[in-house]
Amino acid sequence: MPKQPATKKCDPTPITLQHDPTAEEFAKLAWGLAHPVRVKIIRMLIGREVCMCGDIVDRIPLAQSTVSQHLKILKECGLIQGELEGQKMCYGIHPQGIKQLKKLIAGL
Amino acid sequence: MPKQPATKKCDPTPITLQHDPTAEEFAKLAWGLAHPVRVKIIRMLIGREVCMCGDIVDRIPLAQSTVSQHLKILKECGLIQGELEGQKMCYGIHPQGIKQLKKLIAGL
DNA sequence: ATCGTCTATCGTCGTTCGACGATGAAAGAA
DNA sequence: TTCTTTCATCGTCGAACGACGATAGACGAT
Repeated sequence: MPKQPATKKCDPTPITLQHDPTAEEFAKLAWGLAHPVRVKIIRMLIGREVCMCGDIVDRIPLAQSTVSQHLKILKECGLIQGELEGQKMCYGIHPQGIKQLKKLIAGL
Repeated sequence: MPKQPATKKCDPTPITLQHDPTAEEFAKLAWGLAHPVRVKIIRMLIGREVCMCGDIVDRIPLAQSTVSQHLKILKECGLIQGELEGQKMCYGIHPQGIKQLKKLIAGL
């Protein structure tokens, strides 16, 4: 997640809101897709190609720990969700997050 | 721009394309909006609130060099374009970039 | 109880981001 | 010419990213 703007500079009450929750949320969601691997993961999940974490790891030529990290980021962004399916982790799209992202982009 | 996945690991021909130009492009565009300040700038430009670089700088409580850097990133992502208007820089949306981003997001 | 599988997390390392001040280049004004 | 304005770029610095291997925890199978 990109850290917030850090308004250190003395801000002379600029015209725009300096704490724009919409911009923050927007950036957070966009951040989830700001890496090719995460784009691939999202598309996999949307296509329902896969679900189990292992399947994702198998299809991405990166270390398991790295993939797990990307999954964590996607979860934090609210784009995916995961639940324990037996002993394996089953990931899927977080519909609200995707919907919100589409809404924000479409509203540009 | 997030650097590409760096497929160092010996990739045993995974199922997914390891060089997915669409994912790269998608990530590049999303990266432009992965920071609250850049979201604000884009929205300013779309709303035609401003155009001149100075106007943008005035509305963002950050140093001029920092704003200029964000503008550079947005230009590199293909989301905005800038042309010299007299002695001032006039920024505006890059319609194709925005269109492409909307298309990719909508196609999720 | 022991082994193997499946994930998440930790620690590390190099690179990039994001912020700043300072400087530089270009063009109009004095 | 000499300021002043406007914007981009440079150099720096701390923090976060992105990658990895190693490890730990949970569970089923043997």
